[in-house]
Amino acid sequence: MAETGRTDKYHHGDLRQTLMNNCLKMIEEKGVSGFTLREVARISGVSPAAPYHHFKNKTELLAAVAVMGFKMLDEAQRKETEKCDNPGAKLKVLGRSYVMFAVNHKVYFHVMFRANPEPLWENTQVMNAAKQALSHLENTIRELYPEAEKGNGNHFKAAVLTCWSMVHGLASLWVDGPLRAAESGKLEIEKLIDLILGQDIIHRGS
Amino acid sequence: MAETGRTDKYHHGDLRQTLMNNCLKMIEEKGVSGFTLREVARISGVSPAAPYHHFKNKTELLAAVAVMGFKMLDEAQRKETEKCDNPGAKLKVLGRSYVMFAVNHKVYFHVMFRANPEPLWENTQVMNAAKQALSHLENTIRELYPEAEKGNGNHFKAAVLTCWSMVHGLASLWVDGPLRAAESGKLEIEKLIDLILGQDIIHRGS
DNA sequence: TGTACATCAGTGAACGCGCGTTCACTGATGTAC
DNA sequence: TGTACATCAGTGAACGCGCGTTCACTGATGTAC
Repeated sequence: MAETGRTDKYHHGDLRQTLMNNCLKMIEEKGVSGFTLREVARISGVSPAAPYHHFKNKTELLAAVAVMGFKMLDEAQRKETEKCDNPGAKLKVLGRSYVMFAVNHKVYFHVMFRANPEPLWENTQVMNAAKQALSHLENTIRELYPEAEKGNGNHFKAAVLTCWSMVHGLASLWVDGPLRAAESGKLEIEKLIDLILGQDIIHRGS
Repeated sequence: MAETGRTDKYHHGDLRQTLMNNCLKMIEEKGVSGFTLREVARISGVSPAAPYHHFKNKTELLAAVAVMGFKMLDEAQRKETEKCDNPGAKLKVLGRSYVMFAVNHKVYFHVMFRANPEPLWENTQVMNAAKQALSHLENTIRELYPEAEKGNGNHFKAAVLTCWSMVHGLASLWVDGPLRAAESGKLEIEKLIDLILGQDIIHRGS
């Protein structure tokens, strides 16, 4: 009669989210290529077939994680720039927040940009979330150099791409190891960011 | 008696190199995580056990490919800059050749910087080859701004890292897809490089 | 308030599969005398 | 020029393993009347 204390439940409650979290944990430990659906299910305390009620297949789980990551990045970019009125300051804050996202969420960054064999960008949900997250940079550069978009727009593209390459490169070098290996502990990543963003990347302006 | 025409040989002749080439081919088709030793052996026309006479295990094959890649990059950087006398021109040539290496040798770039779960940089041969390939940038910046290394050397590091992040970021965005997906066909990568390197990245100099 | 029923979200066994690595082996090659 | 022998670089079968996915199923939950 007294059923109190029974915490095991047939229905999990939030299996979808649990699977995503454990997917991240597993990739953190074994890399994207070491990630298996079966083990994620196992860790989540559920049978190998259960995930299929929430994701069409293994790839869809990864795609969901990528979407989540882009949403987090979008949110960070939005939140941290909303207090800036000056678009120049905004640009630096965006760069900083991009790199810090990668540093603080290594695994998300990996799934967002590195999933195999081809990245997940062909999935339209991932694509849209990515575009949304990257729109902050474009808008800020538009604010900063309204005239850059005139003509063939190449100046605008160059500016966007320069900034994006810069922060993406720094983030990649950190996340993938070479920078951590080379600079290990000598300079913290935050200092590196300051060093790099301290230089005016785009300085022709007009 | 007439044994002419017998091309099948018990001894392969250059199995080590063949395995590396087919490893690249396979990764090109299926991504790093889709690469298997058994299939590489199969493609190479050899039994599953044969590769073990040339590589200690699967990881060592990948490491050998990475070393090869860094040597190729090193060679490209050396060759293409040796005609420059002006260190400013040298810097741009280095950047261009770094990105073009990634574009023309996508798979090498992947193995060099992205192998799972952690990259191969802990392998000392890989590490040394990488250092050698990256020394061109450091040397050129030293030539360009001899005074940057004074003090705590942070200016020097900032300059190196800025350049490296830039080209590595551009290369990554192209190789990993987002840039190809976003800009597909509109601008060729060579034009992108010109656009970006057209901006003086480091301009405080003195 | 009760009940019938549809739907949701699990189970567990099974499928076919290919993997990395090891083993004892053997054919081919190179070398010393 | 022959020959004995060590070494190199293959073979092929086997090991134990875990994978992604499917299947028929069933317990739990929500809803209409």
